[in-house]
Amino acid sequence: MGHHSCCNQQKVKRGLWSPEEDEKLVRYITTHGYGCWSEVPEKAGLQRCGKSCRLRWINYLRPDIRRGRFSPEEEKLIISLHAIVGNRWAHIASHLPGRTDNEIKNYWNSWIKKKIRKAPAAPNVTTTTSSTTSTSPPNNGLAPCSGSTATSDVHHRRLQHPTFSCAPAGDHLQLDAIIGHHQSTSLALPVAAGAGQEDSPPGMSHHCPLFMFDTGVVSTPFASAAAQQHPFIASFTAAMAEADTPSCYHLPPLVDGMGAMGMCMEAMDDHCGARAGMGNGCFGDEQRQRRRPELEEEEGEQLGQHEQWDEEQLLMWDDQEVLTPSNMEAMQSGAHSLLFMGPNA
DNA sequence: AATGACGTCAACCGCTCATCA
DNA sequence: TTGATGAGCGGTTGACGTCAT
Repeated sequence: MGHHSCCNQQKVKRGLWSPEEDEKLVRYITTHGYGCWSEVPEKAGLQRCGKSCRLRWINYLRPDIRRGRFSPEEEKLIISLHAIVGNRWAHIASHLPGRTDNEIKNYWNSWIKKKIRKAPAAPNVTTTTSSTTSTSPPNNGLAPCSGSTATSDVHHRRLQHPTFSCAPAGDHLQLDAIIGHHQSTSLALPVAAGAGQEDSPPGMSHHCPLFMFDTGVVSTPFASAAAQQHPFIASFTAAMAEADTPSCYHLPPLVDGMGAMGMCMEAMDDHCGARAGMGNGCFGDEQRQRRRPELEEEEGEQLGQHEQWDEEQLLMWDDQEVLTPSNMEAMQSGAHSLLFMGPNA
């Protein structure tokens, strides 16, 4: 096991950090900032490599870090986001202010262990995504599962979906693809028969969240196409169309630089080989244009204002839930985005 | 009380990406 | 264009605490 180039120096200490080391690092960074991490240890008087300093600061010493157990809302969010973006812990962490990717990763891994232990005789759950044995719950085939060694292709590691193609898609394709995939593959979580609802992730049914979309885009052709294929979306879009609902972009983007529809976009994006951009025609520019700058600023403020995301901002659905006047009203208020939990077959 | 199984979490490792000369 | 370097990310490991036997 070799060390990093930054750790090749002699006398580089490893292992747990002492309180004295923590103090040195905190003192240095609070007065000088970190700038170049490779220079931090020397300037701070630490016998550590820069990488180790960075990790210690980010995962433990940062002043805005939140410690302690995850709240149920945070758990829900982690699970939902994981179903959408896969093992992109840093990305998930960016939606949970004060939480680190490491913390979320650890939480997830222990949660997975529990699930596996609880369901030793789980039915054979396969998707067409990967032939590798998976220890993660199926993410609707949208993201590869952990447990295997790192692949060389980071793009495919991020989101793999057999149904998404590189074809220059119209607005329909992305959701068509998801729905098509949903209809053709098993989405059941690997819980043992008769294990009961309590084995589902908090706040979820036995089916993973399928997609997330913004309540302001229901009138797009894409949504219309989706509505033809799914009764829930049909009722939802119809109701929203009647309500003349304003756009709302109050959730942080699920995918960098994108609105709440981003999951679909990124999947397309990955397969189109164009990273973090929609300019390739995979998805219409319409939604992007609707994303007004002032609303983006508002998002930023919200992230700062809220210690955690709560259900006042994130509406979660599953198709056993009906569209009631109250949740309809919540969406019409423009302060929500909708996370649709995949249909229970 | 001793011991082993298990859970948690901090830290490390190897890799990729971005940047710059 | 290419190679070097640093930053960042995800996977994995190992130490330590807790609990059950």
